[in-house]
Amino acid sequence: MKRPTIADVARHAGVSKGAVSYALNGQPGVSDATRQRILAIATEIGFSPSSAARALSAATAGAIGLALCRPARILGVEPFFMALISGVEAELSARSYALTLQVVADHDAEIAVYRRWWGERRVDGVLVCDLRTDDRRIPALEQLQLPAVVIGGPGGTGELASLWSDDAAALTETVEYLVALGHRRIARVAGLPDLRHTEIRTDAFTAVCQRLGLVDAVTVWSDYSGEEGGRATRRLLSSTQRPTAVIYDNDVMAIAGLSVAQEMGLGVPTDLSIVAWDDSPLCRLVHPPLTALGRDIPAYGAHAARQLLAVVAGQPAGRVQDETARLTPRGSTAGPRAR
Amino acid sequence: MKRPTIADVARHAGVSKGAVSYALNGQPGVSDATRQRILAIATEIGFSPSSAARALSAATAGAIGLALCRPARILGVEPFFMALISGVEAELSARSYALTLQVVADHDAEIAVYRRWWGERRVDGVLVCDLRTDDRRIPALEQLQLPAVVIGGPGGTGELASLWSDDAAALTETVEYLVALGHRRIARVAGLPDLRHTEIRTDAFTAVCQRLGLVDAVTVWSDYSGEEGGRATRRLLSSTQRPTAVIYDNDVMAIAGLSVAQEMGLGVPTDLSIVAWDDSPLCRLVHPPLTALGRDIPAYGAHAARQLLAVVAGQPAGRVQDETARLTPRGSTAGPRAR
DNA sequence: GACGTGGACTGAACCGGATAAGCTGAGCCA
DNA sequence: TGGCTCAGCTTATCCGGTTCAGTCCACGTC
Repeated sequence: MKRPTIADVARHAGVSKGAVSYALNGQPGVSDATRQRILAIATEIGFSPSSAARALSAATAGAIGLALCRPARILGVEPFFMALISGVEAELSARSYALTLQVVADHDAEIAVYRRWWGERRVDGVLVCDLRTDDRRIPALEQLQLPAVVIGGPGGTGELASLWSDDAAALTETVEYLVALGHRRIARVAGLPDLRHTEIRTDAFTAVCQRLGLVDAVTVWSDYSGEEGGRATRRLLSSTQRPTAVIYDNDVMAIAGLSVAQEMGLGVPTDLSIVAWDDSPLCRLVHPPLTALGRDIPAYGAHAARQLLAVVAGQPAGRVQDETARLTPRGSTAGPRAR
Repeated sequence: MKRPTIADVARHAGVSKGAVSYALNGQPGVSDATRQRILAIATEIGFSPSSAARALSAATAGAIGLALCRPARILGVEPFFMALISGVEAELSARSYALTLQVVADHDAEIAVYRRWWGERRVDGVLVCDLRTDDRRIPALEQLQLPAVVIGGPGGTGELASLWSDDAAALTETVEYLVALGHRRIARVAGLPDLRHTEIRTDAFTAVCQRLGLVDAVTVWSDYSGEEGGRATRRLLSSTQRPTAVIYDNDVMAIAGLSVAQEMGLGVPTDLSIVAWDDSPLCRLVHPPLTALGRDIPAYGAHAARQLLAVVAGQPAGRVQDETARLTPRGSTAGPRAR
């Protein structure tokens, strides 16, 4: 089956290639009658323009890139990325853009991928995830002048456009909620320490605990994996002054923490309250269901994609604030047992 | 920052575009000395060939496509796809191929995407997931003559290449294991009924239960989501002759089932044994850790990608059998309590 | 009736590579 | 010395779109 080209459409319609191009792209230069005729013929013979040819002449790839730099082990478990990708995709496919995905080992590899994509003109822009403190990808992208939207912040995004959510506010609200329930010894199992949003959450945690006079507040670091989350929980619960509530930086670690507590004979929420960040369906699967900080991740992805397309179209890079995560109380939080 | 083209390299090297092309692609036609000089200059000025131009003249896109047709809700939770994608990606990027991803609503939309990709020459081939019985995508792809590898089977893949795993054998082994532990009333919570592998597993389940004389064996259908898995479990455990062991078609439903059992006051594994299909880290997170049927999903994806690239290169479409899932016994299975 | 105007369309150049065909000079042999 | 071969290059064409500079013709105007 031969793929129809613009020349085939032109021949059928008895016009030149140029006329077909004008007609299909909604440009002036053809009469309405001719345009309709050309459009009808194009659909009839099943013509869709070669993305390569269009990319070559119009200097636009019709695709945006997403490089993920977490190891497969973690990538697979966390629902966050799949939810994000499905949102990105929904927005892109509505505008006939493709999504090019690449899994990379580290930031050096990721920068190399950006450089290659740029040279190959394979993508019109990129979405940057997992912003770190002093992120080397930012100056690299600025130098390439490759349109980009950083998912993360605020701060540390250089001159690039960014989309961020107020994690500090969400964390503060959570701590205040736990304190209102009567908790005084609150711990936090954080994600990778060099991620920007971990830093933001840590600062907010320190600040609100200080303000509320929670002297026993403690943050331990983990890597978002269940194993590490469980280990961290075991450490916390084995200490003499064990916390009565733990906030986890993702849902997977929270579920691991729940298992550890149950394994150690502690009741949830009677002996320990648990709050998960990232409210995925997983949080509702376990027993008790987890109180969680959630927001619409597919929408987040869609907004990021829309913003990136705007930047690609030449609009100035802005810093957009997305919705703040909301706390959904479920069965894993309650007041601490009087002791 | 201007992107270097092949003409820039040629100018720097003092040769023609053609010579540069020969040198970079390892073709004969240039001396070794000139080739080395051209290669050095190309790396020096950071040249990478425009994917569009290459696609246009070489009639190859340098990308393969993957359309996922599960709703975002399910897609996000199941670790399977992310693991698969990371494996596909590893294989593709090693050969400088890109992965183009698209999330679609249903098979009609998916076929439309294939048709568009084919017309746009955007991908050189596609990976097909979630094979159904009488899958309309198969004849559509055959008609387009778009290179494809179907992940699934055996059977129902038409003339297309396929990669499959012997689910029947894995299920049979699992049932035999449970029977050896002393179970006689075994239930199965299946995934979507029109998926080909669900059908294969169901047939195998029926066959082995008949062979072993398990008259109470029952299969209930679900949709892979935790909600449905939990609901199905609740139904099963509420029946007068409730099963002593349940096999779940994925890990998410198994975890939901575990929660339901615990919620209903049943001990796992004392009152109920649970086996999960798909052994993701989630299975080790919960308490007790789940006995699971697992295999190396990233490797599965990598094999599929390699096979697809072979088909794209013109090799005949084969039906390749991948490794069979292995049962990893953990804390969620034991002999039934004597009653 | 000459002239200007603008809508509708054509022809050709161009994007950046791959590649077939043509050219050139060195080396070899009769 | 002329003719032949062949490595090593250049030139030109093509892929399938977009776009710019024209061409042509109908129409209105003075």
